[in-house]
Amino acid sequence: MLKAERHKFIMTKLLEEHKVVTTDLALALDLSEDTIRRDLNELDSKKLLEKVYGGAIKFVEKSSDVFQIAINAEDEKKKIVTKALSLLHDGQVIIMSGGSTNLVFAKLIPSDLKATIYTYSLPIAMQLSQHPNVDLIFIGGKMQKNAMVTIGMDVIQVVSKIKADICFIGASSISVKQGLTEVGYEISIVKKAMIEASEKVVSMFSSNKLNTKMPHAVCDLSQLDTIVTELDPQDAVLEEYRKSGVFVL
Amino acid sequence: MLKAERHKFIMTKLLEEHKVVTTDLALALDLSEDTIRRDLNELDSKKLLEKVYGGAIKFVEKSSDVFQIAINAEDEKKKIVTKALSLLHDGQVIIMSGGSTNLVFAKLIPSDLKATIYTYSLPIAMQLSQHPNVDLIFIGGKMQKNAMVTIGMDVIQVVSKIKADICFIGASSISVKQGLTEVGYEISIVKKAMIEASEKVVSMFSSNKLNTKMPHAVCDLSQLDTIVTELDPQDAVLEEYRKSGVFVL
DNA sequence: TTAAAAAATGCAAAATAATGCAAACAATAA
DNA sequence: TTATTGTTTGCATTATTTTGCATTTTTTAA
Repeated sequence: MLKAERHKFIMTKLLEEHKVVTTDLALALDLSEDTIRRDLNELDSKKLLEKVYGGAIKFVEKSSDVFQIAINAEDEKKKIVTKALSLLHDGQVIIMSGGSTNLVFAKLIPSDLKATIYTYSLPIAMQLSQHPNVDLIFIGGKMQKNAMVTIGMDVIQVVSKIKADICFIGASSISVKQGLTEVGYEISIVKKAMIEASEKVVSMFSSNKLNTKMPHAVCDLSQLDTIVTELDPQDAVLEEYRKSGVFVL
Repeated sequence: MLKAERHKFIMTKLLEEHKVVTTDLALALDLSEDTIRRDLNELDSKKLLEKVYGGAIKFVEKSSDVFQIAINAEDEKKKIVTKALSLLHDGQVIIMSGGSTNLVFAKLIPSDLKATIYTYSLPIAMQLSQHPNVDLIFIGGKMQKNAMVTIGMDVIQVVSKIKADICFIGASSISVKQGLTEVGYEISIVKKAMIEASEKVVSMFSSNKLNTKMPHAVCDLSQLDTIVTELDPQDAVLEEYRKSGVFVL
């Protein structure tokens, strides 16, 4: 067995069981504990895991780097956005709002997609700057620090001049009666402008956003074309939404 | 058996078994291990596989995180930008260009600085979004992917309307005769606009940029107020620059 | 504090790799 | 044809890497 294989084995086991024990690995791989320890030290120095007394645990980034954006429930979000990939086509003009769900979406956009994408979210722009085939346009303005998006009149002005085929809009809250609602006023008006500017409006969010509301209205449910959650479209929770005419993906 | 055939054989086996072992291949193909090693080295340099001690494993391109920006010679750059911190004052309106030196600068800006900062660089904006006391304005436009900055007429238009106290401008190249010069045309005109918009112009760069030139002119040396390098201001290399009236920090 | 477990260190044997070199072979031009 | 040139291959030598063992040091838990 090659060393590289062993390292893979260790990393896989670590991922599955959240920890590895030196003695167990030595037994499982029929090698001396010294060798295992050396492996763990190597992987540790590569920051692929964290060596501890007796074995190793998963590596957790602690330096709160600005560039290290924490996405919680990333797997759930991947599930959501993967469904939405089918809505993408070459030649589209796309507007994307901010939010971690949209960031995950940006990560998964296939690299051969030829499209024009407008966004006002720094992390999403960083991510999309990796895509050789998308024309990326950043909508400038005053930065809202915590959300890492631009806001204000500058943004509205630019957005209102775009003629987009589709927009992907994050959601703070959604309910059948209130429609899309937002925590912040400024974000809510930017999203209104996005919806105005787009042929088709898609909103992606986790099911825990369903049937909640926030102070600032964005739009009625009827103005949304498609909503995407991690649930099965036929799920009972979504029935009311389906009835009101939104396409549930 | 031709070498090309052998390579195909190796790649097929690798695909099937996820790894290949040098000694096994030598036996199977009835060749010396040396030849197999040479084959593996070739395939490795073509990035078709990854050679490891004892054989080879499948090539996996390490998904270089977009958000992980590599800064080379960071210590040197820290030295440079630390000197420039003395140029910052509360209440200033500042424009910052892109570049890794400016990124390091952004990291070291004291968190109590109350200023308005304009930038058109994604990483710098990400970094500055950590500063609670700076008003941050991102200048939007079409993204230039590799440099992670916006370029084009949109940028020029916004920049030309700013009245800034000071601008910090990265440099591809600088020489006494040619002044500041840039690799890219688009970046050069944005920088021209920055200089026009600012009372004071500061350029920070490593000394290896001194006495080099690039195709696109940005400005004469006389248009710069201050230059900052890692060298001692009295260093002989900088004498010509001092003589021409630029303040060397 | 102490005893046991685990880890680090130095060392040597074995395996693997790199390097220089020469023979074998093919392709090409005189 | 012959000479020349370049590539490929195997061998000998040297260098590097890996691994296990003995020993010492550190850590853990009672």
